[in-house]
Amino acid sequence: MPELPEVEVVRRGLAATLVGRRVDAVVVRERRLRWPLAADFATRLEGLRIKAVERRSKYLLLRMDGEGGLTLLVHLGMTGSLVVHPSPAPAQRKHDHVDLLLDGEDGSRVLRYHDPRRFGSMHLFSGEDHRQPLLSALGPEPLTDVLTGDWLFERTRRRTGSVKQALMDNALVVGIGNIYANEALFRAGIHPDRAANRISRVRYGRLVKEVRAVLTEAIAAGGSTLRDFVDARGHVGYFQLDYFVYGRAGEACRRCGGVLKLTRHGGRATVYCSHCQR
DNA sequence: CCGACAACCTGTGAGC
DNA sequence: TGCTCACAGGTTGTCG
Repeated sequence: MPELPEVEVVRRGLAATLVGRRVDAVVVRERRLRWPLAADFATRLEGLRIKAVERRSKYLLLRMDGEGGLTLLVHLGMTGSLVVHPSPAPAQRKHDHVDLLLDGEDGSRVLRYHDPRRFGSMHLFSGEDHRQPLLSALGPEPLTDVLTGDWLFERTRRRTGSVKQALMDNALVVGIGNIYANEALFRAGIHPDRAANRISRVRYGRLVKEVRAVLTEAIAAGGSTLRDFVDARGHVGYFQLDYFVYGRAGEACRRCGGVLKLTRHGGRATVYCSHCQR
């Protein structure tokens, strides 16, 4: 479950309950994730204490204590979830691939990784983040000051592809998946097919503003909406946000009443209003 | 360098 | 009820 707001909601839940706990044991039931789980995955983690839970793009980073400065890097893919259960954990379901058994003064816990499609991943690494191959090529975070309209404008001067594809390119800016790309473009009044190098500096400023707004609102709503989104306490997602376009092809535009259109960009569904978006 | 597309998997919902 | 098919949040790798 995927987009940045969902991952941020999970991060907050995990940080509140996991920091300070020690990994007593690791149970691996299925190593075949997006990349096979390393052979020494369990033994490297056991005995370490969780120092912090951070996020970079849609990756969660569990910082571990100890001289190695180990980090557990987790990506939830499309259908992954990380849920903290009381110990002993409830009966296993299909696709419960990894358990971290954690101690704690208020009782032990089980951090369980569940992922039907196995598009998610778990890696252990030490050293600086930018030396980790999965993190090294990532663009700036959309909710920091690094991302500005100027930043996007200057880096898209030679991009003839669509602005929607550019928005979803993690080397340009991270964390904007299909849902929020659709929404931000609508709110900024920009047609998703428009070439990235044919958008003015001013309009990129507007786009960045709307990207921030839609992501912030989704975080505040508790991680939006995805059908199978589950937060760190196992609460299921709710459909709290009303989308302007995502999932509404063929329905009426909330702004002008026209019929929303459906196309594809890179195999992903794009919904837009040809009247409100130019 | 850029962009389109397939691939990685399973589950779900629509349609017949 | 049961079958088949299209599609779903992300990311990587390949090919033109």
